[in-house]
Amino acid sequence: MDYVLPSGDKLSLAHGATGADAAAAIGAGLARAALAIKVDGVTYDLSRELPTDGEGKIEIITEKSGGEALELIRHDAAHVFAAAMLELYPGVKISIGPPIEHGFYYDVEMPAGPALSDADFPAIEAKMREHINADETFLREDVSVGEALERFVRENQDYKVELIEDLVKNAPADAPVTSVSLYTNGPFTDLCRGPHAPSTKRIKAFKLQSVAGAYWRGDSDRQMLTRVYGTAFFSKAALEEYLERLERARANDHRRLGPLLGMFGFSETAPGSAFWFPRGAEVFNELVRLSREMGRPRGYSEVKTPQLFDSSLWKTSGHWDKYRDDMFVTEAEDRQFALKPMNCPGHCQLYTLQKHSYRDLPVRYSEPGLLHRNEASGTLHGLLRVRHFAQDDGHIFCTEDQIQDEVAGVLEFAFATYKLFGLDVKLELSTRPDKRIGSDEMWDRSEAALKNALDSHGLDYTINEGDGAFYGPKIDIHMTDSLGRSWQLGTCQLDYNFPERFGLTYTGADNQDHQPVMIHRALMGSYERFIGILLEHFGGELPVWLAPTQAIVLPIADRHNDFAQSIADQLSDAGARVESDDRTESVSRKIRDAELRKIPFMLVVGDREQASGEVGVREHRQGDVGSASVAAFTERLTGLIESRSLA
RNA sequence: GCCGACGUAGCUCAGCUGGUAGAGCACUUCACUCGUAAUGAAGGGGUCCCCGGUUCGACUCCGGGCGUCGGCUCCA
Repeated sequence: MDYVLPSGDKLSLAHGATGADAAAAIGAGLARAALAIKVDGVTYDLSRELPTDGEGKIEIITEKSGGEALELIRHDAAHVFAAAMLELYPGVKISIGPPIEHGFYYDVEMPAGPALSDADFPAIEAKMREHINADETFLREDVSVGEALERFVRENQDYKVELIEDLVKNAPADAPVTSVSLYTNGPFTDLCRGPHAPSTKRIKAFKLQSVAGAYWRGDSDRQMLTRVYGTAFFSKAALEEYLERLERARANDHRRLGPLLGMFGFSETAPGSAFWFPRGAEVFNELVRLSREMGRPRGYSEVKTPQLFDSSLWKTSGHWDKYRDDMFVTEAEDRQFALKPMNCPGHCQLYTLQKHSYRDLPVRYSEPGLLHRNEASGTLHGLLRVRHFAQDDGHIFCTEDQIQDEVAGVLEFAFATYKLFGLDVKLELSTRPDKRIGSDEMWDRSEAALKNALDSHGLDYTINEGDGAFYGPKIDIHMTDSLGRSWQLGTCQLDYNFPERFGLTYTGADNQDHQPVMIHRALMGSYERFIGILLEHFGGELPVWLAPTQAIVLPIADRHNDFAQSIADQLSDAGARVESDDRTESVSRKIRDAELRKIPFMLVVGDREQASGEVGVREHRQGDVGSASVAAFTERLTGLIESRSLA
């Protein structure tokens, strides 16, 4: 049959030819470099017979193919890891070991005895190296389900047995699963879909990185397995570069930057809750101010609602049933109260305290409310996952006709906000979860409305099945931290449930009561998480308007301290966050300290400046940019602040 | 919450097979008064996370808590 190469050239191969034959037919060098072959977008082992039923577009995968090639050897490395584990820990049960974005993992159940720790890595790596040096061929064979089951039952590999049984059970009726593929390298055989590189020798550099627990099948009600993460590359240099990049990313960790910039800290006396120092609190408030300024012209009015509510409110909202584990509950005078984990029930209650006409709608409430959520201890993570936080929260009460416009308005508001920070975001539509309130019909309507809003704006999004809030579906807005972990920031949730449960009404033009629809929305999400993400995004070099200290005056000698202070005062009066470094230290020292604190502007003042009334301006990372009059510099600084410039 | 690791001065970290602690930076004082990334010297500072246990004696060993870190589950 004729195949087509990426160049467009044709390649004729005999029936039954393999990927290796194809590579050899193209060239001897390529045959040596080949790892796998892609036919019509599907990757095959080199040893497999090429399919003859498609268009026949083929591409040989080599080291140079990038991610796909790395995926192959990382998957190979996972097999080599499992092989090493079986030899070193007899009785270990292996489950799954896929390649992932930057490496691979393998989940195993350790035999009774001491737990696996990273101290065991050197021995495992040594054993893995033996398999790699032995240049073991990956041999694929297709066997019947019965034969495979018999094999894994005999080997006591329960997880493999379960995987095969599920494969059979979940197969569509018109394509029943009767056989599965096994891959063998050296003494080790694994149930695996493939594909793999030709042999273990293609793994040129690898490293085991960490151990963690992971639930079998991601289900917290099932067995906790031991997961080992590792990675593999085509060269030692590439591996080292990757490890160095990880190390550098740590420098942008907000948990390191926050204390360095004098913004916040943590204490064991309040796990999962940040303590904000003055400069950090100012940055925080700057963002609250932003939210207010942007919300006002968009029709939001700020409200204030209580922290602590009687349990009856949470019973009405459904939190008592669906969310209680995450709430801090307390008692007084034989009544049960709970701290609010969300603002919505309070806003609903607020809504009911007044009578509403259709003429008032939409009503848009905002509140940077303080929330408490009793998050599981193991999930806390710096500012990105805390127990005490404030959201840039808002709730819109509107008629059904207004939904499209309101959701569009929320999206516009969100993108206008992110633009200020130059953030790239990822949208997700999260649909009905198992644990929910409300009828399926309500959920159908809500999901359709959100999907419609996204589609009509031509926005890209992925669907996150089952991840909606218990009261409604949501559009979630995600960003990644310095290590590439994804965090949810903004959200826009459509809700028919709370209005019904709280009996919300408005009087229509027909003088009858009608039920409004509610939209829950947060754009930055929580201020805490948003600040954490911003710090990592900017590597601590926040835009001038957000920098905890925007300028620092550096007197050259002690006799310039008063002059320096007067400049700091002038800038401070103009609305900037300024300090004066009057320590008895050398200028070099003051500059070094200010640079390390990533302060955008350093103003050096000595005899010359004192005589001329100027300041010597030094910009963070740029160095000396020449002198300027105090007035000119003040104008420049306040300009940057007021315009919220990204520069 | 679950799995693993870790927890020594404000910070970053040493501390040998159990004999009650040490460095650098920071801080204080003194001298120097300095022109674009660390001036020098002296000094202060620690219930070695907490509670039990073993021991003549525990920072060190054992048990239980708490917290942090990396994951899992969950989530803004």
